[in-house]
Amino acid sequence: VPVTTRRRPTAREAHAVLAEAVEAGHLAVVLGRCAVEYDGRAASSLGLGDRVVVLKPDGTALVHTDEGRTPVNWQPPGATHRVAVRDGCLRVVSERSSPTETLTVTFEAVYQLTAIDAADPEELDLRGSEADLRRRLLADPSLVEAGFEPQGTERRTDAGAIDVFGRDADGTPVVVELKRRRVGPSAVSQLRRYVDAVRREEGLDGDDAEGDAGEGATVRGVLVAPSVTDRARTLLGERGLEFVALDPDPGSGGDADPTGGPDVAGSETDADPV
Amino acid sequence: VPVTTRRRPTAREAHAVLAEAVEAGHLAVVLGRCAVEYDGRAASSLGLGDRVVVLKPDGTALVHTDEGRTPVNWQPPGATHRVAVRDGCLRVVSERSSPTETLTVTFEAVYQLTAIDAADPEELDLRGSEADLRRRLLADPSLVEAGFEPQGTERRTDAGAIDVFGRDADGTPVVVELKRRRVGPSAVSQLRRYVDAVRREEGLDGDDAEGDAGEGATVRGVLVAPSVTDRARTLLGERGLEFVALDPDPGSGGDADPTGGPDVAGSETDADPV
DNA sequence: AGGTCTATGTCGTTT
DNA sequence: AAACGACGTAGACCT
Repeated sequence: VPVTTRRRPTAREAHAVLAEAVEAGHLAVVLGRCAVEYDGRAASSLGLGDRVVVLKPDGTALVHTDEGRTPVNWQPPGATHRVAVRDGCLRVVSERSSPTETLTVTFEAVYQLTAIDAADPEELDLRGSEADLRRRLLADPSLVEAGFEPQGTERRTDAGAIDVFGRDADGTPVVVELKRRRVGPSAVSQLRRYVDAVRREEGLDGDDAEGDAGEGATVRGVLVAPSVTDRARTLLGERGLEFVALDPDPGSGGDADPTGGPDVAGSETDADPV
Repeated sequence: VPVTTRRRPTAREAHAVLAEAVEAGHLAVVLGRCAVEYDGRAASSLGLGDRVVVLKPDGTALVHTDEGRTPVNWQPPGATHRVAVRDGCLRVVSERSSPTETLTVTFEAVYQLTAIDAADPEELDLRGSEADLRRRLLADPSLVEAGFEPQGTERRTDAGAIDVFGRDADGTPVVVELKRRRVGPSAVSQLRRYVDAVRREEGLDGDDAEGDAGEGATVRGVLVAPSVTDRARTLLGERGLEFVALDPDPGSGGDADPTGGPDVAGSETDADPV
């Protein structure tokens, strides 16, 4: 794998090597002292500092300082990199459309410039995602509760797509929302939206989930996640929604409920345990 | 600014330079062919490929392929980098706690290794954020509607903090939720949560926002954003919530509504225009 | 191209 | 440390 490197190149030399790299579809890394301007969805200015600039052949541009996982400025894939010399300084302009955004990096000094024809044929194999949680649940629906029967995934409603839709042992519709990690209020709101939408579509009840949870609710909502915050648990209770502890990774616990059934979070109407 | 570079170093040489850089709190960039393992909140494996690895003095680790803005693997700030030679290969292990996460990068070949003592004293100046939208709105509350009086920001409720809380010309409480960009269903759910919480706290109505929007609603909810999706607009209408078009950037339009007042989205009960 | 949602999200702020 | 929400979120999948 050939690597082209220049130490402390002149602006002209840096321009030549970088322009060639961009043209050839190579990966470029520039170490230097630069200032950055951005204008697009928002706008930003950044004064001079030592930074790492990465230009990728897919149009990605990254400006990294010595701190933070997030680049201080960037351009997502799809941008076009242009290289120029301006007032004796190397300048990189990365532009994209829809939305129109411009990133301008002006180097006061280039410490080092490197270009490489990177080859990366491998795909990342990731475990523990929400998709894994769904697979686990569909493989053993009793993890939700005994008698639960999934009828489909990604069911479309007016309020969005439901992760898993099914029916309980009584034939009552059940909306299941999956989260790979501990959930807060927003997940409860999301579940509530879906349950409301299904109730409306099924033409069942208008809105009886207020207070009298359980018996009157003709559509159930179950949040499946490793755990839940206090506030979210309260919100679940207020809406008559339920929670089941489950982890995307089979080994990591999360199924600590010995009864195996969903808790009606915060509800006192728990007079009829399965 | 001194830069230390090694081209195609041996594993021993790479180890020496990289260990010294990590120890000294320098920024390191490694170009090489490597495989990556990650285990923590999730887990992943990645086969051999040409990549850019960045180690920052704050504990950040980044593994970038030739594609994408997001690193294929990473460690956020706070991790500890360890460098070793294993089976004649350079290996970097980046570990952190809470949560416990481990990133392991094993190099089959190191094309180039660079270390630099980066100095970056500048802060990013960002314009067009939600904070800017709030400032704009507080500077001229009539942008929401004539007679609107803000009474506070970040007001705490059982369901979270309200962006801007105030009262309209009639003295009716108004919950304002700000978004710097076009909003979808989740923003509507969020607003609804806050309005519900204020209604409960004010001890006003239990839940009259179903169907009979407007007249019975003793707490109003207004979503302020540049624009709204169709689905979100429908949801707003169903909940008796309102929308005001406003952009964080004064120049960029968004205040296209000639009437200047909030629309009750999707509502037909608009018989009493201000 | 736009809508909707997940993410090893990350990041800041507050409790 | 946990919780909560914003982010120029990015990225994937679908219409």
